[in-house]
Amino acid sequence: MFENIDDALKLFDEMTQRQPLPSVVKFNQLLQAVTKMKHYSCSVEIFKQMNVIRIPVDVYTITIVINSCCQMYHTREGFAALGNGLKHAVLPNVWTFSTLLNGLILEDKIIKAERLFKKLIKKELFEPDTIMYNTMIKGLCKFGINDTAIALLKLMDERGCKPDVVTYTTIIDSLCKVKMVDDALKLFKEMVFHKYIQPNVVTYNSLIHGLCNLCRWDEVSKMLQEMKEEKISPCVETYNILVDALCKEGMVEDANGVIKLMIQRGIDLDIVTYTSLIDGYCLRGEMSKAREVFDSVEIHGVVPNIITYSSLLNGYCKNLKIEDAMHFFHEMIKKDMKPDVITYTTMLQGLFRVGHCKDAYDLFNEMRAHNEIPDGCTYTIVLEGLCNNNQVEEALSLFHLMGDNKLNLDIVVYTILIDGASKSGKIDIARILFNEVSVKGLQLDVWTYNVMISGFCREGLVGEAKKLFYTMETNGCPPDSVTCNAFLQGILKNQQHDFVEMLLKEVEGRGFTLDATTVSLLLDHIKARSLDASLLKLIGKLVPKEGVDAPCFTV
DNA sequence: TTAGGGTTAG
Repeated sequence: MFENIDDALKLFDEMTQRQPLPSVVKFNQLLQAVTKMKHYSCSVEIFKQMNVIRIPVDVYTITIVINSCCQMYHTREGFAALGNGLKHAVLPNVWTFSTLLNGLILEDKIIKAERLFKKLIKKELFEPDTIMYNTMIKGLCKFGINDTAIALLKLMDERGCKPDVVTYTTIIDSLCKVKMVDDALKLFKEMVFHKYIQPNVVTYNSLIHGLCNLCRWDEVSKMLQEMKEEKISPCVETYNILVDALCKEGMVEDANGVIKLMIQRGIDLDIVTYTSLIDGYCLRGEMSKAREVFDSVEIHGVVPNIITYSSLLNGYCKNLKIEDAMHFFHEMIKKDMKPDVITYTTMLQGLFRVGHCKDAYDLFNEMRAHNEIPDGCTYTIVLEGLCNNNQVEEALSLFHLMGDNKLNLDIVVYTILIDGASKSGKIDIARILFNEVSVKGLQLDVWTYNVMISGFCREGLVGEAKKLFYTMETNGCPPDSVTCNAFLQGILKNQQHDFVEMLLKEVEGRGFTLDATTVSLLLDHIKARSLDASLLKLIGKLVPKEGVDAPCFTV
């Protein structure tokens, strides 16, 4: 409708001068056009101006403005607009409240959304329609409350409000995101065969994404075939899901094959396509290829965003090219992109990896100065970075400085500190932290045990390690392959050969395998005759066999 | 003659 926002504002000015004034519909159309251009604050300004010069508004006007407020995460202002409408005798309807409900959900105010939804049902002002139910279901799904979402799906059906493809797709997608793809497929079948609702490309995208995440490639192929039979064309999102899945599996050539298909079929690559590809090359350590793609993005008329930059930074950091990472970090700032928590965390990890602790710590402070609040991941990386760079004391003091917040109650954080303390010879501190875990009401996990057992073995405290090993099962945390390998290595290094055979049988009984380090250590001890050669037969059985399932599908 | 909901990348 408009080339740019100025044209819209010019038209608004002109409309306000006309005698007689254009109808409210004309103003609503203008307001909606501005909103569709995502100039939400402009839309709100126009509405305020309309009020000042007393241009009449109706429920459409109010709903459009509420939507603008909600899209800016200012739902409170949306409610104010609702009040403003009431003052002018504009009665809200199911559209108005769906919009407000959506706003609350955008801001993660699920309790408030639920309360509003229940109030609306109770007051019986109007019966919620499919879209209002869908909005509420989306909110529940966003918080992983899938059971209630499914219950609401059943309820709406009972109350005579027909669910549609969006209702089902919302829940299917949510189930796929928590890897419950089989439940999602069940719901998909219910939708198609019992409710006779046709799936669309979005439904397929959600399922394909879920299947890709579980590496269920055969079923991905089947879904793509099914789409073809149903004459549902894959869209850019469908291709992007495949490109990303292939890149994450390291199959960048195949991802490029999909991209070639996209171009053949006239599908425009977008920034998501390029970002996945960059990430794929980074993952394989092919940084010059990643860089090549990055440089080509703008040539193709696509603008890199903060995620694209973060992917590239992550690639440079993981491949220990911190200078390059720094260069692009500064470049993105120069281009007026504000690094977010993930960007900072990526850089911090890179700096710690190459041992630039001071730079890392400065950046950590810089991030807080820019009001980017470190999350659990950031703290984990900083603590781990300090521990790995022989600064366990600093890590411990930061940990205590964090106080008794959620992070201090994170088993991952504890495990890092226990590992750090024991690796720097502070086994007593490690032991104290280990005991603190249960006191704080946290559940010890297998990784924590593994770290502590390795720590004890490193200090020659095989007795303590053994005691811990045998309490794992009863504490509801049975040893895994890593525990057994770590413990075996500890036993061998401490020349406690009597346990070796028993432990190998344990490995066999639990269906685990030996890792390369353990095998070579075992062989060394057999060569040195400190272990009996008769163990070789058992060891041979415990060496892992190769076998991979690679994706292969035709789009 | 105008308003609300579901899918992809760090």
